[in-house]
Amino acid sequence: MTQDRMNKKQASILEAARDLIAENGFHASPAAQIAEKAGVGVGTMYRYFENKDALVYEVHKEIEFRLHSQVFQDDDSLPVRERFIRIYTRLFNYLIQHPNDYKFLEQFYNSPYGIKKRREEPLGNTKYDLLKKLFVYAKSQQIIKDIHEDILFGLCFGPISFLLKDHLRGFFDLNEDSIQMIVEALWDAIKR
Amino acid sequence: MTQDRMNKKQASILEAARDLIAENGFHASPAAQIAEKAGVGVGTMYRYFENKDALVYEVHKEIEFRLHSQVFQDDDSLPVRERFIRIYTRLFNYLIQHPNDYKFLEQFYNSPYGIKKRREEPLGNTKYDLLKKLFVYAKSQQIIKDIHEDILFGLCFGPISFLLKDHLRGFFDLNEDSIQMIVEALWDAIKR
DNA sequence: CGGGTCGGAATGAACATTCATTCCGAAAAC
DNA sequence: GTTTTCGGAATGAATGTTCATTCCGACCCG
Repeated sequence: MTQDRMNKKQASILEAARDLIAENGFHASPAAQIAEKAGVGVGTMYRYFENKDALVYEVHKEIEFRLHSQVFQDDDSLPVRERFIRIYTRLFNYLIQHPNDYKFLEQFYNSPYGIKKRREEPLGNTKYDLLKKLFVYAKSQQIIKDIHEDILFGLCFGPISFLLKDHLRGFFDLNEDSIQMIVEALWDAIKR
Repeated sequence: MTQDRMNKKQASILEAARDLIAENGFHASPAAQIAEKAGVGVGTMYRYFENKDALVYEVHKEIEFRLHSQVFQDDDSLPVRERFIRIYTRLFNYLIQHPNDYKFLEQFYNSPYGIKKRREEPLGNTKYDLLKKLFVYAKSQQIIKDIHEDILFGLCFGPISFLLKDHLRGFFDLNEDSIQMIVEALWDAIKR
């Protein structure tokens, strides 16, 4: 699944698709343009991916894989607040440093693609399991507010998503200090 | 600008466009379908709106007008916390009760339409002026954290936007109690 | 050579937009 | 009061464009 195991061509198609879709959205990313950017013929693209949908889902899978391996780690010997701050800071930084991964995901989850995906995947969404478990634990210890985990997640991820968008559009700039202040504010929102 | 001043036909086109775009997105809302839903001929639509873009901008203007008149009011004799909670609760409730307005706005601001719009409109975006001013005042009084207003806004509106999406997709349910808890958590995030 | 891989022209479906025509109500003519 | 005329409003079939997908000849490696 990772690029190591993949054909060069396949990888470059995935990358081109991600970048084009991140910048222009699904509608403004014609197959011909993706192929061109990837440096392959249109027909070739269809040798590697059954159709455009399959390609889109594959891009998504790749990004989730990277997120999972680079962001979602936890060390449960630390205090909860510390664990929270580390994970969210890492997530925030990853997305800032990989804007096209973020932009793609944003498009994906706000399109029929992502909605379908989320409906199919049972609640125990592996990727967010870690975050959910941390919330459940912290609630049981009375460290954070007694609110449904999904809502807690929204309280924390909502601002990240929103602010990232404006940052990437150049409406303002997120530096290291702002990131720390923001993540701490997120903690203040959920802590008891 | 309000529907009173408008032609019945124009209003029904705007409404049809909003609903279709809210549900299916811009790309999956062909002119023919909008016209059909509005109960007019396609050609008629083009009598009222120069092209699809103009129609989209007009829908946006209508929604902003409603938001402005029904949500963005303030009473500066109240304590800041109260003012904050009231405005955000009203905003949250309005969007829950007018899901298609919300869904349209979401699509709009995450598309080239909205990005263009925001770039053109100078910072003093009239609609959010009220919120921005409240933040500036509260900061000057040391009531809330000393963070740039745009970031404060993201901290507060991010969760609303995120949670609303999941609520409307039926992933969970936002009742009056959750709304109150959420808005209070938003306050905790920004208060000193 | 022959099996597999490429590329990009060709195809057909879906779409936004246009425009020649129809429709309708109100005014003019009688 | 009735018929005729008229002009703007409404219509949807026709047009041109853009796309996803297919197809087939060329190419490469064994």
